[in-house]
Amino acid sequence: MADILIIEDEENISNLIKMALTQTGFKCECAFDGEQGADMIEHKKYSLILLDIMLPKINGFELMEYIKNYEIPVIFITAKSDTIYKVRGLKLGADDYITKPFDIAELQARVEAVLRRYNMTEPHIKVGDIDINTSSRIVTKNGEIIELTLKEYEILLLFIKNKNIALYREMIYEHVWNEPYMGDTRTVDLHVQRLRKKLDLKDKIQSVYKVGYRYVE
Amino acid sequence: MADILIIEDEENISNLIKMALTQTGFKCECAFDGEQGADMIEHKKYSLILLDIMLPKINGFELMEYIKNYEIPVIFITAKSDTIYKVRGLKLGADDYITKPFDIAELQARVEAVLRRYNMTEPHIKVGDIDINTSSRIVTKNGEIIELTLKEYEILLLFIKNKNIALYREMIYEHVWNEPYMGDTRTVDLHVQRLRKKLDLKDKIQSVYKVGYRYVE
DNA sequence: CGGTTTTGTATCAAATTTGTATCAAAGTAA
DNA sequence: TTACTTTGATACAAATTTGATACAAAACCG
Repeated sequence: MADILIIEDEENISNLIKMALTQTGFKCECAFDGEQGADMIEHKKYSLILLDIMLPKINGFELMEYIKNYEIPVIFITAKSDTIYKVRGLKLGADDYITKPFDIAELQARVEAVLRRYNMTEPHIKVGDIDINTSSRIVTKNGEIIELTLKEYEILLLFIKNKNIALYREMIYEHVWNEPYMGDTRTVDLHVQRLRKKLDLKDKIQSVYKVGYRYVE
Repeated sequence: MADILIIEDEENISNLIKMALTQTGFKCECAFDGEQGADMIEHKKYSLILLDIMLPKINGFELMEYIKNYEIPVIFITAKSDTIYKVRGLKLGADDYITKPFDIAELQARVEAVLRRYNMTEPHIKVGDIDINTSSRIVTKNGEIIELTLKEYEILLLFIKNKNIALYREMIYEHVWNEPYMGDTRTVDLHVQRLRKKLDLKDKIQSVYKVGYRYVE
């Protein structure tokens, strides 16, 4: 089950949240100031962070900037019902916010919603500016959809799963075509060329003389 | 969709609520004092009532006693953030309360939460301008009923439950027909075509070459 | 039963993908 | 450098896949 980090200085609120979420089946840990929070994030991979804005040492917004590097979903906790704070939090990349005093059921619901949203996000593979959504089979480059044929798509996937490894033509062929390689065909080359062209990968897909190809970086 | 009755004497607040909820897809009607509210409740079955406490003629608490007989969920609206009022309201059988000034998104969320709790929300699935009522199996597009055959309906449901996922023909067939896919049939294609035509989904149902189909957005 | 609706096959046209051929360019080894 | 091999680029033809339509079989319904 998901591990949740609660960063909140008011201990009674912190405990309340912990109780509510533990009851729902989440594992919770608490930090009581921004510094401690940052420390804990560094040492353990959490599924979600509940982050108070008014915190000692490092405040929630500052900590948010730091958390962004970890790609962990965040729900802001704020005593201010002031919309400006909410907007600012959401702009910073928070996934939701909740204002004190809050409804326990609501908190539970929001935590679950955010986690669902995150797990639901289709398995994305990101490499540089290329993004492969393996469930929709949509490939984008800088957000723009690039139409790939079946073979191209599968070759791309093979490359990206084997970054920085020189792949033999034989290997590529047998993996993508699912049939033995009878040697001496230019088929693989052609598809690799098309892939390079469509995704502008002249540099990243290197040809390895007499061997095959290699996707670098 | 759910009918909501807003009983609130301040017309600008009333309108704000109405706008917010209409936008979310609810039908709203307004009463401006307790007497009018009671009258409307008597003449129509509402799914939910938003009830202000401070009302002319009959106040919210008194009206609450009356509403109890109708088993309609109630959310209190109160200017007083005073806990005593909240407790009193909830004890009377309100399902939730919200204090003025409130956040529109919060109001929408609470209304939906309460309706969900009461299972008042009919099993609707909405996607774009298409609305599927899974209990009546009625499909509408922009409010207009579209007659779908069984297979079409089930394929549509499959698509909509798997938005943005490329579905293999095999998968579609086995899910809808409940029997193994022996390959090499155009059956699925044909039904998908018919679905596209009836619901004008040429763009949204995309064919994934050599794979199957994908419903986008 | 008879008529209607739904469902599936067949057929053909259009679109897309895939693979071969060809030639130019680049790489390798002696 | 030279001779040779390998790869890049392009064009084009073959093969495959999908869209569209018509029509027959099957199911449905009074």
